[in-house]
Amino acid sequence: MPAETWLPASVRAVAVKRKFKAGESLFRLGDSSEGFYRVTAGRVRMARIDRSGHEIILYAAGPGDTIAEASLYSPNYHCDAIASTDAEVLFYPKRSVLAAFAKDGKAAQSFTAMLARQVMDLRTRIEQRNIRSARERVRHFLALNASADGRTVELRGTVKDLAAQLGLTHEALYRTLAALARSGEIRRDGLRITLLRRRR
Amino acid sequence: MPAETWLPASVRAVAVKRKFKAGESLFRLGDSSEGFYRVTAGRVRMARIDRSGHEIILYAAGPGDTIAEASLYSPNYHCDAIASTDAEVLFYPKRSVLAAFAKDGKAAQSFTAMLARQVMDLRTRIEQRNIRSARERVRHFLALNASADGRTVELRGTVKDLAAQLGLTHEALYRTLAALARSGEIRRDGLRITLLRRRR
DNA sequence: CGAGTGATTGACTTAGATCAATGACCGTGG
DNA sequence: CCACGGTCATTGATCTAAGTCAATCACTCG
Repeated sequence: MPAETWLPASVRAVAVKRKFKAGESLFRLGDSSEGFYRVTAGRVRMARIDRSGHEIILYAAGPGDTIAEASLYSPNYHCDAIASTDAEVLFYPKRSVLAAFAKDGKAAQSFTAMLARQVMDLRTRIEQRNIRSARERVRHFLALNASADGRTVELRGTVKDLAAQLGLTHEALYRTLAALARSGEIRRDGLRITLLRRRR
Repeated sequence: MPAETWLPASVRAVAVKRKFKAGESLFRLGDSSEGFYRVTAGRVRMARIDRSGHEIILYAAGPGDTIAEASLYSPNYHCDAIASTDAEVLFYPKRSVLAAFAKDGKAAQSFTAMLARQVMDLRTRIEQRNIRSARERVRHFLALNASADGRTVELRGTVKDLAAQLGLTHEALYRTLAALARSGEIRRDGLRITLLRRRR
């Protein structure tokens, strides 16, 4: 969930703002890759069309998400990127980015470090999804996102967003949270959750 | 699912083989980071202990998986790595790896590229998990893993492995596969699945 | 002042998890 | 060569947690 800190300044400097209307494509499978993007508003989906003409979604990106980083090292895009809603993105031209990397080893390194951290993060997201029980899933999330003292979790974004991240319906999440509160395991004050004792 | 092609030769050259018995730790949270690992046999879990003493798993790695890549850019490890079974790993000393990167720009670049690809892959894995229906999930997988001609999928590993990857119980997967076959959507010959017509 | 969205809770249904059992294969140790 | 233990493949029966549908209330934004 990191943010602007991701991209080194020298790379951020070369960004170009672009806008797309819902349905427009940022690029298509096979297009020669011009660079990667960062979504600043709206939604962009990465997808491919299978043999029977059905679209299969590879990734649905929202504000803050970066897409097509791998295109930096590939001559063309490997899927379509289509604005699902009106969207605004920052475009990072491959040329300039690679030049920045070549010029500034630190920049390249911090880009790599960012990717490594992201891999970690994604892996634990998947690990989280391996937990079947909604309650345990929420516990996993809370334990992982507890502040330094391990007693509170500050939710960023809406509860619905969190539900999506956890792979639960928002109703299920509300209920689970309510149940945890009822059983005295947590206390909720809006977006701040306080962890109390733990079961067993 | 990539493999040996991941690591550039100059990096692979500095690997050291190590063995751990079930329960032993490769490193602990806070240890100064010496490098990253690649599991060649057995299972290694990355975990943290929460305030109530419960272990929370960040990632369960198996043969072929790489762990702690991010440690290359951090002075110490951010979680524990513990062998869940007797395990064999390749250890890539940070020093040597970074030296190899400095010496050989191509190596650094291909490491970065590998991470970028992995990020992509993990994202679509999560996207897959966002699909609730087992049947649709399997369809998503099949569509994504169809060979060039889009007609066949060759499973690597056991069906159970696939079930784990898809976040389904193996029973559920067997049933779903059987149902798809029954409805004429696919044909199964052991590990080879042939896609036939598509519904709707 | 509606319209649109988040937060929340209730009622109902079902897909998938669980528990179980069976047969086919190994590998291996005697 | 064979019996035994272990794992995968597969299918049946059952049960429940979580999804789905629905309604309410509180806000916020032009």
